[in-house]
Amino acid sequence: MKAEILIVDDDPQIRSVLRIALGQAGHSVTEAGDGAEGLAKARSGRFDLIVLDIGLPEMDGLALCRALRTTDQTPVVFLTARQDEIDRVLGFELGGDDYVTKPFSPRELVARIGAILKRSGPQVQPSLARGVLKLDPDRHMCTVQDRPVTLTAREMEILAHLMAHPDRVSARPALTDALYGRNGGVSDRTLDSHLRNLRAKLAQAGCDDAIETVHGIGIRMGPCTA
Amino acid sequence: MKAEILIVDDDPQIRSVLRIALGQAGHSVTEAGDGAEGLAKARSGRFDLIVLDIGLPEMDGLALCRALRTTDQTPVVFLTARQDEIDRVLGFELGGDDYVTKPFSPRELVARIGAILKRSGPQVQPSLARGVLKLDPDRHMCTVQDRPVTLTAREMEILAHLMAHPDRVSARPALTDALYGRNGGVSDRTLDSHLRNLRAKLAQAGCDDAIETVHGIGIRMGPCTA
DNA sequence: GCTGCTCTGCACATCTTGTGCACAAGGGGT
DNA sequence: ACCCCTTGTGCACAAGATGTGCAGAGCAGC
Repeated sequence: MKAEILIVDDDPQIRSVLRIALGQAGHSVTEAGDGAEGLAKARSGRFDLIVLDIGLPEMDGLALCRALRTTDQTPVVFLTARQDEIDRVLGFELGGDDYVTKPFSPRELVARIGAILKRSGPQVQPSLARGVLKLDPDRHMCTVQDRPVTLTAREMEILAHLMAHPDRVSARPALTDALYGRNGGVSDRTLDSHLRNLRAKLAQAGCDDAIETVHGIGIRMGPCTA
Repeated sequence: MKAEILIVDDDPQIRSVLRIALGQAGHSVTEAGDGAEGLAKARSGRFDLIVLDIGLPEMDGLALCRALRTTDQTPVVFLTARQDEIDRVLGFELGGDDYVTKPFSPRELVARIGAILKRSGPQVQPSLARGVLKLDPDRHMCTVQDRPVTLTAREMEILAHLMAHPDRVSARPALTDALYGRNGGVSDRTLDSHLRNLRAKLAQAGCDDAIETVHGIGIRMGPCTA
């Protein structure tokens, strides 16, 4: 069971321990050092599981989870130094899938993560695909009908997010939040610009129905025919 | 999230604590006092989750789980007095879904069980359907005979509200209240306009009996034939 | 200097709401 | 029974509100 895992913790040492332990178990690991960065990466939607420290400065883990859950159901494992039962129960009620207190055994954490991944099912797809359109965020590659399309960083982020939620309409605020964090807002027109460029590139590659707009609601993936 | 839960533990006191805690959470509880009885009941296959003590006399919990896993994938939560990490990792590798050490907090255990049930349970989709008509507010999609019908935001709101109360006549004031808030009143004619557009779109898609009006009373769903 | 990101302002498209009127349904009077 | 009146409903059209697409220019990083 190989998975993409996001670690959100402000302590580099803990991140290091987790990266090594999870890496040895065959998982790919991405790190974030604070809540805003974590939320932005989490919202890209390409992770199979998120390890989340509750005791983050600024945006704490519970708040991050609450924000994430408005648009996403990625499994979350909470990590904390606190022993409080209240926090635990609260964590679960916010949609957490497990709760581990520091100090923890790396092997046990890996085992717990394995149990959750097993449960959350084989819906694990390392690279995203829909119709003639394929996208591999790790390799920074996008193809239409197996022919490469060069995308900029932002364009890829946007497309990855849309493809991670294929049959869901993403509201514009949710999309900008996903890209820039909840209050690192950019103008709506900016998103339009990127969408325009994206559509143009995909259309030139032969796919002109990849990105649909639902008036008054948001953006969603289309059928992606040739 | 209501579930059938089997508790296997030789300590009547622990069984009692669990029965009460899980019962208060809305679950149905069945008990078994030893491994043989537990395995027999577990194999009946009617449980959504099994709480399993590792320290059972005769057949211990790990052996029981191993035996069960040959035929069954019911989620298992291990319960134990031992602190050994080895046991924990072994428990997960045998297919356990969580591992809780005594003494444990009943509330936390209930929360953990809730988290597992949420993952393993049949993913209920909030999609509404009636006759040939289907509507999925999340995807913002509506189909008649599996062919898509494009609706505007308001139209979808109205249809969703009607389909949420299929066999009830919704009074016009109740409908406008639901859409605009109790005193954010709009004209009755406005609702008419939307209903008219809705009926037209659905009729063109082949369903001309979806929305019925009961003179002097209000609006209700029709049979939705083709 | 080049590339990509972001913002601004405007044009355009779509949706929402309101209006006036025609039509239908039911109730009470004759 | 009949007719007329009241009330409720359907419809076409128009104006207003909102959302979206687009081109161009400033800015920052490599």
